[in-house]
Amino acid sequence: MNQQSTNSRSAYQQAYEVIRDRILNGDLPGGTKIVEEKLAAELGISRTPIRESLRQLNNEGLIINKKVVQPTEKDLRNLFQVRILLEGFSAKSAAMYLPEDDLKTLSNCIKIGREGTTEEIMKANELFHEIIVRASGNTLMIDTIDRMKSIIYLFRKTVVLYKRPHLIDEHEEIYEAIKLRNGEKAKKLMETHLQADLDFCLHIINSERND
Amino acid sequence: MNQQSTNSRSAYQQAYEVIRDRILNGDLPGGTKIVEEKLAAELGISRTPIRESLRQLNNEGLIINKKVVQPTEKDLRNLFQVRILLEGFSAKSAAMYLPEDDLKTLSNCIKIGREGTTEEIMKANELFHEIIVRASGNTLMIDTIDRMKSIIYLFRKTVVLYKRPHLIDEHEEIYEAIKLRNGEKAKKLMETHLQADLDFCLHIINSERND
DNA sequence: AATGATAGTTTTGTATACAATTTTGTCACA
DNA sequence: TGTGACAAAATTGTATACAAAACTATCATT
Repeated sequence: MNQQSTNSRSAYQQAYEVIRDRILNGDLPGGTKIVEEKLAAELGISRTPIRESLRQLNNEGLIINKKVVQPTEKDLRNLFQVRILLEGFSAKSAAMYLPEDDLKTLSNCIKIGREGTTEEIMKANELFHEIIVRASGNTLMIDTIDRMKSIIYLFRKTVVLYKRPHLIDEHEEIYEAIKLRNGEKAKKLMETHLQADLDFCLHIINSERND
Repeated sequence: MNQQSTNSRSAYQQAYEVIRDRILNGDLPGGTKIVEEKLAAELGISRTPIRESLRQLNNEGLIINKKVVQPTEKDLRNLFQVRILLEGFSAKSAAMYLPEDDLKTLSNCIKIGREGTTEEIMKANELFHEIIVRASGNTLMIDTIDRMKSIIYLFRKTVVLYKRPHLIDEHEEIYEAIKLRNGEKAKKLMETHLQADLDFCLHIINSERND
């Protein structure tokens, strides 16, 4: 159908994207043994590009020991701990440096969060965080958080984070603090916001466990 | 000579280690074009394992666009910014949780820092930070810092950080704060310590620039 | 001298073959 | 029933060949 999606990019890149998506959407669930030849046959390419894509996925932590990763509760805590540090700092930076345009966009994200469809809300919430992280002006920080997104996504699939009560209210508070250029407050609010996200995640996971 | 170093590990792993070391010790200086076949010939193996090792080095940021990375001053600042956040947190954790044995080891690092040979001092200083980072109990944090070490090393080569005045005194202050279980103080001291490291690095780099 | 077309060269991407290793299954024996 | 030895099968690691692409150099034309 779409030439772009099957032909133009290199086989390695295609393989990387397909396998990554399969892991993220649960098509390849956690713990699944990864077999090069099997994937090669499925994607209709040879093992060589498959191997390279697997090495990449290894580096990003989506594959460990030839198995699809199965992040634990501890992993989730660790991840949010790092996020709290990096995004807390970013929120402070945003209060100091975020240009007016981006403020507008933040405000719009909140609006969509209140009025949009499920799909739109998820996108807007992600964008909200992304804008703030970019305000850090630190590419290493941006990349580090990017790298963690896959694992977060893996949890979010089951948790449906966008439905958490007060989530948008908290975004709005953060936005207000940034708008008032109150860095310390923005940082604190971001920290509690992420902590609440984590607690919500953990709560859902643990209640699911007793089914 | 040493069978272990040439035979037992896989060709891919050998290649990874050799190329990585060559970059770190300046044998492959920043900006060098990386050519697969050339490396394969030099290491006496085929291109296949070379390619995989290069993908790995790409992921770690030591190779960018088939060239050896040449980190900028901005990169250095970014890196230390992240370190300050993560190691500051780690120092606080260490004050809360570090067991007595590790405290002893920290103290010993300081002793070596005062009395050891250059080589020993460098090792001891690295160990000092490593013990504290491990005290975070957060494997993601540990890995993230690990990943940054190569680039730091790349700078340290020219900067000879171990000779910075007060470095060991600052370590000692941090150690004392941890020993007294004063988390906030340990965190603050670690932050200023790393900031001083960064400033020293930048100073050296900029004075070298005017040669 | 500047441009740009084109042949030649280098380098990368992919497929394939085979060797080495790991895993799996089977069966004899205690 | 359990265990461990071994063969068979599956999987991974590495080398090699060739095709595709990116890069260089040369030279004709303006």
